[in-house]
Amino acid sequence: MTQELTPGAPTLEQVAAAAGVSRSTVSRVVNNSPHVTDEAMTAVLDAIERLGYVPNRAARSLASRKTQVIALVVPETTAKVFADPFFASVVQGVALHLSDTEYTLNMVIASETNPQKTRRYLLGGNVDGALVVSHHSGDHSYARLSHALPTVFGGRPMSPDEQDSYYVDSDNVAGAEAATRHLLDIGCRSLATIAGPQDMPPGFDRLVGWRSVVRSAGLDDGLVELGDFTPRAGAEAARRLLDRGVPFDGLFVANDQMAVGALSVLREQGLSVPHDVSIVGFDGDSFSETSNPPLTSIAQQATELGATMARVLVDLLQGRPADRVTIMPTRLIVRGSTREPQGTETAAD
Amino acid sequence: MTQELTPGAPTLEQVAAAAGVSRSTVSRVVNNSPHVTDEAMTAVLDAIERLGYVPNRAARSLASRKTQVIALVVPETTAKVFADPFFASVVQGVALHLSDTEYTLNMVIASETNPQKTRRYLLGGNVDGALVVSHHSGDHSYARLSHALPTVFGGRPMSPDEQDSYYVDSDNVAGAEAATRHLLDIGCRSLATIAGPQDMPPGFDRLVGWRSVVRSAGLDDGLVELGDFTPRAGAEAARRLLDRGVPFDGLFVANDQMAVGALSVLREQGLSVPHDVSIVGFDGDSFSETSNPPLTSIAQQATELGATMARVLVDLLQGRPADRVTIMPTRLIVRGSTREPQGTETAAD
DNA sequence: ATGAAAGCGCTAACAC
DNA sequence: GTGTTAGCGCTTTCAT
Repeated sequence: MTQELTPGAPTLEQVAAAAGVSRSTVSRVVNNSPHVTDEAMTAVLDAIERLGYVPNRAARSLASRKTQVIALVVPETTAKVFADPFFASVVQGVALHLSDTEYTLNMVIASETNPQKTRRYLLGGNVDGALVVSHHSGDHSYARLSHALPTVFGGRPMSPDEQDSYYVDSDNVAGAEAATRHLLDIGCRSLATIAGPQDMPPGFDRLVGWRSVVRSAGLDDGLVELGDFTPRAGAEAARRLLDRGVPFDGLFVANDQMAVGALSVLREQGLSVPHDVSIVGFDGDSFSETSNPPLTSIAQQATELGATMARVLVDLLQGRPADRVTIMPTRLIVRGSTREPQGTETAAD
Repeated sequence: MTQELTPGAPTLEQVAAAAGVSRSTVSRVVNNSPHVTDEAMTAVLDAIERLGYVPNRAARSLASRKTQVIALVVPETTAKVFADPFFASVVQGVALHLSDTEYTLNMVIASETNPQKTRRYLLGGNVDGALVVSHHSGDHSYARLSHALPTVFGGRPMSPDEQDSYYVDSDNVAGAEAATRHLLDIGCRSLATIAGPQDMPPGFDRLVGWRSVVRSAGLDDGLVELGDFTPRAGAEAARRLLDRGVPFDGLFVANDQMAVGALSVLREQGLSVPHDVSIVGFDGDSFSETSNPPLTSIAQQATELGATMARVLVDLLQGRPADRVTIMPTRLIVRGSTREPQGTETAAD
């Protein structure tokens, strides 16, 4: 009954006093322990409400040896391309999902010049788990992390020896196949592609998908140029493709940003899209929506991917079973950069 | 020299033992207290290095009554437009700046259906301060927050009674004026604008800037249509502008996303950009870079704005003097959507 | 089912 | 300059 003026936040002890129970009981109620009588529970809940009690995270964390914090690790180079809509959506998905849990989101920019700093921070007991998103890269330099800290990656690992980590990825191969099949379906007879860096899983997988369909169709799979996923790289790759002198009427580009760059080069060279060349991009982001013409694209469920990463990690942290690998489906969105199916021609051969 | 197998993280006490000093001394070293002899300091630093000691945040926070956590509050509706490159850059700036400080970034999605939840969290002693970014809106529903928690806003408040809060904003009026002057400079004689919502400071201020220059030039300032900053709204506004039947040769659009939408409508109606109509956007983001033609735009220093918000808050938290208001300059980036100056014509009048 | 007591790892007076 | 001593607010055995 200590009559105190408490300017700061009320403590568990004060709630206990107000409810006429011990601190232990209050703690039990706060932590949903089943071993509390309804009366005690009601009294405590009431006191909590009246006093506006909010548990002190630091104290709780110190005593329980859990932080209730999840780190979202963003490699610095990724941070520079933070404006990548796909990436932003993933972060959004993570944040939204976590806001429904007891976990707090701690965004960490991983300094590339001083990776130890990040490692120490993550391993220093500051967080309960980590989410690593490395944009388009397959950067699993934090792979070893997962042996010491529950970790879920966005995107599959590049090297097979990291296959034991948890990750969530889009079905890049299937997406690329769908894109390529669409080009075939609308009557394209000579296909080219602008692929991503081959040391990054999305770059690699999307090329695999394109190639697989092109070969199955008995077509030449040599019209390949690479780019680093930026609009500029897309433009340059398109120029190189054109310079080869081999005509093509269907182009699959590994992401929308490069597709936009390629689009402008094609037009600049007097080629009409989709009349002369049909283009399919990948991501289904704002770049594809606002380009002229709007891009037909393979949409990734970016927000859902982020939310799934968060869910998997939370499951892991709470001892629930979780899938090591989750593959998210993609879907084809047909817009103006691919022409209408040329039924007769296709039927003719 | 206590030979212990410590599976968990080493504690300050262990460092003290290893260095042959008291815990206080270790604490002083860790907290950069000047009252430590060089020898003691060296011994401690050495022990810390050897043991790989990392201070426990929870314990530190509990004892010091500081969390070293800064919340980045993102209203839910903003989260939906998370892919806005401007917004993403601001977040990036915040994160980058904070990674150089002792503060940790806690991203909070403010539920709009349950604002109390966020309030309680922020006021519950979980964070030392808050950064509120509400995208293009002037949403200072958290204004009252600043009386109880150090808070810095991104963007100026809409209502004058909130003028006592700390905020960082771009110079929207000056930016809009520069954009409009540029249109005049290249010889435009009839100006129109697609403005943003007038209940949002950026929407309001940019219209003010446009109007001020148009009037000074003795031109009609009636060609105004509003949009909500999305590409679609830009397209619709452009259509309404055209429907008025009043010809214009210069168009200022309050942001790049709307400008891209307007651009496509203009072309669709057979108007050539920049030959028939010159367009200037605002933001200088990826939308302006990858559109066709690329947009002349007023670039905001989004990353710097975010970094500045973080810096101001940290100053505030550390008792250093900080400016209540910081206005960031903008700059004109001339690209393909505005035509070359028509020197003779301009000189003629 | 509930309470008492012992810390979790650190900081912050206060002595020396 | 350095060590000693109390806690910070909570969880968690262990009794009862």
